[in-house]
Amino acid sequence: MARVRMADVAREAGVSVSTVSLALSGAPSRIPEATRDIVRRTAAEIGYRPNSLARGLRTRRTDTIGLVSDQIATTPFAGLMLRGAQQAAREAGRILLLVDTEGDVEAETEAIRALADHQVDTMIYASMWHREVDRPAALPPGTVFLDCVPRGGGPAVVPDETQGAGLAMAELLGAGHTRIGYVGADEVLHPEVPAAAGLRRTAYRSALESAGIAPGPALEAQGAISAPGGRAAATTLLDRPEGERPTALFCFNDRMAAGAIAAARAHGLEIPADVSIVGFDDQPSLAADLDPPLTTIALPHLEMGAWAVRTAVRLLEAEETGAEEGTTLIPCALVRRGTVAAPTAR
Amino acid sequence: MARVRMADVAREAGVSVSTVSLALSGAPSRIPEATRDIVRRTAAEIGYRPNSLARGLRTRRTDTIGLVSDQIATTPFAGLMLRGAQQAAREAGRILLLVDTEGDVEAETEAIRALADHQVDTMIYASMWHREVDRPAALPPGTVFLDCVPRGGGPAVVPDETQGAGLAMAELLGAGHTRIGYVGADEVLHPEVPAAAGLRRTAYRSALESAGIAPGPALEAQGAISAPGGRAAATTLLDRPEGERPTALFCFNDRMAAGAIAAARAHGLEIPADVSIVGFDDQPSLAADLDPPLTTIALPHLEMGAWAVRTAVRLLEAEETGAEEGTTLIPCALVRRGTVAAPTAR
DNA sequence: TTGAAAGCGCTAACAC
DNA sequence: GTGTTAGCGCTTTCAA
Repeated sequence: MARVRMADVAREAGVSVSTVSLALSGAPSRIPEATRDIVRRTAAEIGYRPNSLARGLRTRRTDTIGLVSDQIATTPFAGLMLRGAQQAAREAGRILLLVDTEGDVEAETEAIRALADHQVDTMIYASMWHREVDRPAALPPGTVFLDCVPRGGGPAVVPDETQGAGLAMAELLGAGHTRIGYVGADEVLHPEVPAAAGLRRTAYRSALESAGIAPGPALEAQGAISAPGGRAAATTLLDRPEGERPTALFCFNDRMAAGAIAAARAHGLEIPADVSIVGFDDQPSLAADLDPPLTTIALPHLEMGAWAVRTAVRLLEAEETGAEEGTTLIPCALVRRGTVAAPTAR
Repeated sequence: MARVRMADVAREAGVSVSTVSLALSGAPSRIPEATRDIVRRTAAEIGYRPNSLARGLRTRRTDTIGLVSDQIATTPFAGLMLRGAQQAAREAGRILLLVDTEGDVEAETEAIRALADHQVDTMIYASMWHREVDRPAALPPGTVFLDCVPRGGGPAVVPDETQGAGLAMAELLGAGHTRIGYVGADEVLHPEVPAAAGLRRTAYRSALESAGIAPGPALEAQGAISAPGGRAAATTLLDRPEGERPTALFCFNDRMAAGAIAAARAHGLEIPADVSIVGFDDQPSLAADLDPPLTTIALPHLEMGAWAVRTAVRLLEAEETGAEEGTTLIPCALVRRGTVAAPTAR
């Protein structure tokens, strides 16, 4: 592809390749501005572009970052993480090498090796949902974990679930609700989501306590992480007699919230007049499209993706492995839409 | 990263580097199986991994594919295309270099250049929705277009919208419907989706004609490509008096179908008992989560992604530029869920 | 202030 | 059958 070489620039400019190299590298050096300028000009003229391979072979730096993920397409959030990572990579003048293991451990090792073979400067290991992972042995030191935290420590970034859930509860509490139910993820059905599930539920309970309200099983229901699961769980909560029925529901995620909305409707309840609902995730093309549009907590996928590559680059440039680094929590944001109102005395 | 070099293997195995090179390259050559075996064994033993950069510098082949896309995260389908591409790349022993231009033309040129600098063997230009594009000048010959077709020709792959719409109509017609409305995309509001919008509407009309039913404006409505847009458009169709009201609605896409479902509900109509609805796209985490789950036409994003890299690789290996190649249509599939039934005499 | 030359790790002629 | 060697295009030391 790149036809014209540095030697061509040198010949054309009437200097040697070393002069071209030095002149073109931004580094302050011996080359006087005049020569520099000539070189730059002729390089541009004949369309010279450095061959990254050759440079990389020599400098052992390729300006690339390997991104290995378990399931690129499985969640609607993957795109946002990728986008954040990609943006940050571009800002750092780097390119992302992408590899998807489809969740296959053997493929994962091979994928990581392949990235290493291509001499990526550093790697990012991304999970498509917040969880704890075992650090794949093939991963080089300095690898940053994205939306997952490695057992054993290391630089990682995940959403601040606790803060996010706090935001949701503050919104509901602030609107005047006192009987706030929790539509949770069934942890028996979903042993694989402990991070988010545990954190959000705990934050729900402590928000209640901080407000002087006693949490209790009567206010909590669990279901599969899906609209039907949310509907079923919300139904058990909404089935209670009027005076005991929650006036607001905080849901584990948007999909369950969608089910909760359906459950409320089936009970003849208006949203948000009779029941307020808050979701979690701000799932693209779901939360905003619900009827009414769902008030929810946005997961900071874009920011997390960007943070991961920035950190990887920082570690790289500082020549650190990041072994000492811990997990960074990125705050979630409340997205106010149409499902929260003050409770009404019906 | 890769610490051990070919020279180490050579020394360890007591042969020369050329022997190692030849032995390790699968190519049938002079090296006898016995020597080959020794070399392979020692290579594995000391954990030798070839340096792709060095190989690439020498062979001018890097086993990489550059993927430039306009908006990675904008559509929920991006993940599927990426996944298909990634799978096919892995099968071909290649790695994807990913670059997102965020729709910025200047950034696009720079991104393409950056990929070229990294000596990718070939490129794929992906759009996040089916449309016609101007071929960016910086793109090398042999570039394959994914979910878009370049004005001027070249290898491209897009969904077979016509066949997909035909499938939808066949399903509705087959169920016995004769008054089938079309909830379309407003082409004035959305000048940027001509490909899909025109194709689907035309296919709708000709399916009607083939069935001996006259299409007409009374059966068609347009709206913004969104749930509210679909709801509004569907409402105008459903407002007609009972005997003239469509008994089925074919919607431009799933989001509009979601709105159509809401509109039907608002009219006190049961789905699918009173109105059947078919969407288009099979949008992840939308179509299947609707209530009832939406019968729709699945866009072949995964297959398209895979096709694109396979084609790029084929062209590469055949040393063709693909200039003669045209657009390949990948068939869509009908996904039967819960929104189609036979019309009932109410 | 500039140029020559030695590699980075590999492949592929070309000897032997 | 196997080894020697000349690069691929670049950076960087060293000498001038």
